[in-house]
Amino acid sequence: MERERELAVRVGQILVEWYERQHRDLPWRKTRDPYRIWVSETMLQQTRVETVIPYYERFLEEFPSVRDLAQAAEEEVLKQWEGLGYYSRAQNLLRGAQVVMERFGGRVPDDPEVIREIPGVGPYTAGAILSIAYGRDVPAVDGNGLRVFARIFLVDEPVDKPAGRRKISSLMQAAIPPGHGGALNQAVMDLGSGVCLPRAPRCRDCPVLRWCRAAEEGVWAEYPVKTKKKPPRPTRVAAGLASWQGYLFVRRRPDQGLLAGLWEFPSVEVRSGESWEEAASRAMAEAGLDVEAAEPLARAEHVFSHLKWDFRVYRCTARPEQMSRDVLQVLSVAERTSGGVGKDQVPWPGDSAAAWVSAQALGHLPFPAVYRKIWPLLKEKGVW
DNA sequence: AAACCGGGGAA
DNA sequence: TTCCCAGGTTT
Repeated sequence: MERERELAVRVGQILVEWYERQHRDLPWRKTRDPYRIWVSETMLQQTRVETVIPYYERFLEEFPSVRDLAQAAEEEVLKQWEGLGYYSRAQNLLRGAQVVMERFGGRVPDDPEVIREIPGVGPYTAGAILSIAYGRDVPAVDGNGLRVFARIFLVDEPVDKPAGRRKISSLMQAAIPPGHGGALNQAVMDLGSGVCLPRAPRCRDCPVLRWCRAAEEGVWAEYPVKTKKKPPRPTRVAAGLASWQGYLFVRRRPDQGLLAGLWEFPSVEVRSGESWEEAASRAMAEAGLDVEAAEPLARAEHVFSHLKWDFRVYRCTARPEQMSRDVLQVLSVAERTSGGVGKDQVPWPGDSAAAWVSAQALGHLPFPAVYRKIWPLLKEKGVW
């Protein structure tokens, strides 16, 4: 145990020297602004560096400070986030900015206990902000840290359980050279994403190869130990697409749950015994439009972390006697929305909003990737 | 403890 | 195809 701590200290020294000698030049490493570090760390949750960079640049151009973000409409924030996934991160970031303005006077807290009160800031993000922006010697344990330290120290506890995570966190804490928490954490990130790779680690380039027990014993492929995860559940999702004089009928998804707050063509999960057309019609009815699904327009598969969508869109046609009444009723709602269409601008019964929008306006709304994926198919069919 | 929550890049 | 990534929240 004591031997292990000494090893951690040595590894920490080497990693910090390695980091300071040749670290990656990333946009969020040009600043120590806690807000910018916070934004970057939130975007980087479950998301690769290369994917995040353009989003990070655009987001900070749009919302340069905590105050700017706190005053933004959720619709704008979600639009900036479109395509990044895990949209609750965007909602939490917005709420977090408001919390920082209202409760902390606009300054991101530098206290480990207090900073965790910000929505969306968990153990990892707290450690990252505190160490990188405020120079505090606390570990930030991410997927890279779990892998790197599990291999160096041959940690046999599953790293996706509390015991294993505590073990890694303790080792990383011990590895921090006093005053260099930020450098150590970022060194581990660089090592994990560029050298100590999950499937094909480049051990010849590793600065701590000498001290790595997994490399020494040739068992790096067995680490980190993880418990089994369930495969995504197959799900049938039917959507209805109604168009009228160049306008398309769209609905805003509820604030909670899957794809929260994003817009869509009304959709529902197909029930057992129900046909695709019946489900698409039901989706439209629940969105407030009494139309019948007719012709199949497009199909796509889309895999989420826990769901596998078989996704089909149907053209919907109103019965003549229904059309004028329903369309006019709904259109009257849309007409009250001048310019932007958002939850706040579109009064609608129930949890979610619905509206007729032009193809042009539709481009300004945040849409899930699976819907954007089928747009070309819809265009071919002459939907608009 | 387990489930929920996206999307894409790499092998 | 398969894996899994700079995780956090809810149940």
